[in-house]
Amino acid sequence: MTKTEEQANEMPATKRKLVEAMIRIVLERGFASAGVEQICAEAGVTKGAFFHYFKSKEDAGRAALVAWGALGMSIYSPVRNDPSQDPLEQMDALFDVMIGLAERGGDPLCCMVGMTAQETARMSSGLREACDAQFVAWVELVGGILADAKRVHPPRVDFDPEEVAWLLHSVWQGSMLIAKTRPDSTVIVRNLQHAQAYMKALFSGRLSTPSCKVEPISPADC
Amino acid sequence: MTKTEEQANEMPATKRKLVEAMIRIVLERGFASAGVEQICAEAGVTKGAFFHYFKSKEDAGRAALVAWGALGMSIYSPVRNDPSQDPLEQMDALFDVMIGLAERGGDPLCCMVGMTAQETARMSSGLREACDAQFVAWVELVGGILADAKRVHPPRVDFDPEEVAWLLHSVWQGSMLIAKTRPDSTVIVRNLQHAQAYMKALFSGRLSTPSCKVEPISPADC
Amino acid sequence: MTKTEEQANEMPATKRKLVEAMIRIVLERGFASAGVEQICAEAGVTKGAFFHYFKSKEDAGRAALVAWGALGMSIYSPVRNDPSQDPLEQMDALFDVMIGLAERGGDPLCCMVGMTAQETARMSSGLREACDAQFVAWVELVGGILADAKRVHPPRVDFDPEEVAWLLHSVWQGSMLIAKTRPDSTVIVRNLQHAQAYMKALFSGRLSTPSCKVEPISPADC
Amino acid sequence: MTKTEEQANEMPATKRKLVEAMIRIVLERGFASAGVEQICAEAGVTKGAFFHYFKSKEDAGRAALVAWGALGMSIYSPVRNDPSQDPLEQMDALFDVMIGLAERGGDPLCCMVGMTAQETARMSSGLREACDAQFVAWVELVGGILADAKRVHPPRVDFDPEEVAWLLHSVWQGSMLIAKTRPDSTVIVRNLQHAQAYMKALFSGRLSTPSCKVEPISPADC
DNA sequence: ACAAACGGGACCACCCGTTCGT
DNA sequence: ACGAACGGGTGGTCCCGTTTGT
Repeated sequence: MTKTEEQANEMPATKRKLVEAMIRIVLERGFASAGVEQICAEAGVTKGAFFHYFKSKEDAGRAALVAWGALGMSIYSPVRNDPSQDPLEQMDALFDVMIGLAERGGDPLCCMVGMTAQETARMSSGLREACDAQFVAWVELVGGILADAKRVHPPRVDFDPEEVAWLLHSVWQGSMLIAKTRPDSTVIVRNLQHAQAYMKALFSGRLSTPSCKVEPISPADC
Repeated sequence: MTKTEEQANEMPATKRKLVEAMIRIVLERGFASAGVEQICAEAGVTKGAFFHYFKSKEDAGRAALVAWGALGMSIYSPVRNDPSQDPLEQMDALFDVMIGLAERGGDPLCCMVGMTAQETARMSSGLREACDAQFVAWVELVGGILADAKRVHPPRVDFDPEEVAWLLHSVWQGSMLIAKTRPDSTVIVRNLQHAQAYMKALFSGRLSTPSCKVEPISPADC
Repeated sequence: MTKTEEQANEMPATKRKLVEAMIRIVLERGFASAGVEQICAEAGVTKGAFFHYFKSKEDAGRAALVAWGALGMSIYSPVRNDPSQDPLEQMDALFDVMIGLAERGGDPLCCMVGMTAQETARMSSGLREACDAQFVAWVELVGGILADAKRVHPPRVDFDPEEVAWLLHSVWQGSMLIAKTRPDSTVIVRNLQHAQAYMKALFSGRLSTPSCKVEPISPADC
Repeated sequence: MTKTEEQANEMPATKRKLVEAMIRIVLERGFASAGVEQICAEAGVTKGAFFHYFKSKEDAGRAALVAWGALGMSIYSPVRNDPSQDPLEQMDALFDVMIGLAERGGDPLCCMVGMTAQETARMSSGLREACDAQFVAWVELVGGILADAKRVHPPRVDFDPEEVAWLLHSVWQGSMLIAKTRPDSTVIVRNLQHAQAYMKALFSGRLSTPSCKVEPISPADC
């Protein structure tokens, strides 16, 4: 159990309710339009509690970003947990997870970090850095897998693992952004498949058709 | 000259000043935090004028999105204007334009449509649709080039032009999003180069190393 | 044709449309909540026209009160037009007219003068006096009939015709006021029947049961 | 002590100051023209306090109507408190109270409920119902006395007590309305005397001259 | 640890009236 | 005679944060 998760678990119930409520409201209305009072109502507490645990709305936003990131890590990081696995299969598992999230019904998938970054990056260095930290965490996870993969499967086209991880995260964030305006929100899945195809092509040197979902790497391929 | 551009040019000076001021403020602070009063101050007019031309802040936002889109089109669409050109070269030109924008100094590049979409898509159907329309316009432009390119250069890997255009736009938007939090904002350029490499690989079937900038497809190249 | 009616007829079309629109909006929303712009929209003109004909909203309100009064007179005064008639029958005819108005379907009956008086009497002497003038006009009409009636039918209980006319007008206004809040708006009719019974009792000295509608005075009756 | 009165007494000081200030301002300027800021200034508190206690101006208006009604009841209802009294004498006491209010100096007497009903009945169902509730309370009080009176003094002319109570309230409201525009505001008193005479005539069958104030019913009287 | 009262300042929207043009 | 542009002020609402009291 990491430090961050411990923090999350150690949170008093009221504080956790506030953080979770803030995440819901920010996902729905954006950071600026998420009123403190509304967050408290959603959490079922009063402002007294809010300003007891957080010195400002921005402070609460930072805590919510950390909690959101921890939630994300609890979803993404299991793909790395089986060290016997081929790192490329770990990447496939990661794409499966992301596609699975995207195919869930309901409102189009979206990310609190991406939203908060867009809204507040230029106004609040605190929130900007909190967002960046979450981006970096994702990129380090994925960059690590890719670095491992490079060692196991020497790629045909050389690439910087971290750079590609940033690319993948950009596709991920950009897809969620665009899905928010689209009547059919299948863009995310299709974009992820293209990204997956690209990643595989980095290793194999050849591009397989991306539209056939979850195409495993075949021996001849690399 | 399209209808939209004409409208923009026909705008009374005060209205245009308001739209331009709104774009600046929204880019800086986001939609919700962009106060009407502040917009008016930036434009050098009074609130009376604002509510003479727009029935609400949202209405002004829609107008600003259209103006922003027109501005974008005036930058992007020239790449299509030389019909003698190879569509793949038009794509190269497009990437050059985007990379050029990204390499400009100052604040990291960002897009009013992407910002407004993130903030308001779930709260205001009017703004969501206005954003979507701008996304669609970009995708139609690029999708058109890609469709032409498919006719001229039968691709090794079949793809749907519009689908790839959405991918490219997602990379574009996602890169700008992530650049907002990054100390070094070179992510955009690198991501665009990867995207360009992917697109070329769709035609050639092979992946060239993406880091060599604006490298045209040639067999000897890698 | 009286002076006032002539004025109304001589009004330019635009001015008349404005006055009529103002009456409708004031009846619906009250004087303060009736926006000049809304009145213009209802009339199908712009503010330029409004402030061409009226120097202020209050000025327009005065004109609307005069027009409303003229409209009322065109409804009430015909009951006096047949000089051969017994004044008490004229009174009956007047009650018939009022009950007829009250029994009309749709929104509960209401009077622009009463509304404007309530809202503005303490704030604007101009509007207060304009309202008072309309009240006085009604009272003079009815007071005149009652004075005639006294001459023809010496009453058992002496009374001041004008005083009783004020009473009747108060019942009329008060009934319309109360009807505005009531789910069933039959109060007006019942109150008018009581008022009518009272008036007849002034002449006969005895009270007939008021609930039998429009019961003419007949010797056997009391 | 009823529930409502208790509520009024339990009000925190700030809230009560706001309600009382609102009553004063609404009586002076009407509901729409009574600004929240002005009400706060009159109460000596800030808008923060206002919107802490009331979710909207309309909500405050409803509270003010209830408080006004409670005030009225504290004036009217004592006339019923002596159960040994003849109900007709209770009615006389009621008329005395009303006439006493009307004869008070200063601005012409007026009623917040009547004013608010006129202005807002068509626009706000919440306020309409709050006004209606106050009308109904008055009518139930007076209707109760009249019903008792019918039992004790079988009337010559049968009548529905509640119906007559509505008539009396209409006279009361209509008189206050008309008094607002009149230079001499003695209308109210004269109208009340007529109303009192009518009520007595319902019991006695004969009409006494109404102008002699507070004339008790006595057999020899007519 | 939390709740309620409260402060004061912003928010967007709309107001009435003026100006200038045609 | 009328319309569009615009001015500046005020409208009600809601904001974030502080204080005070359990």
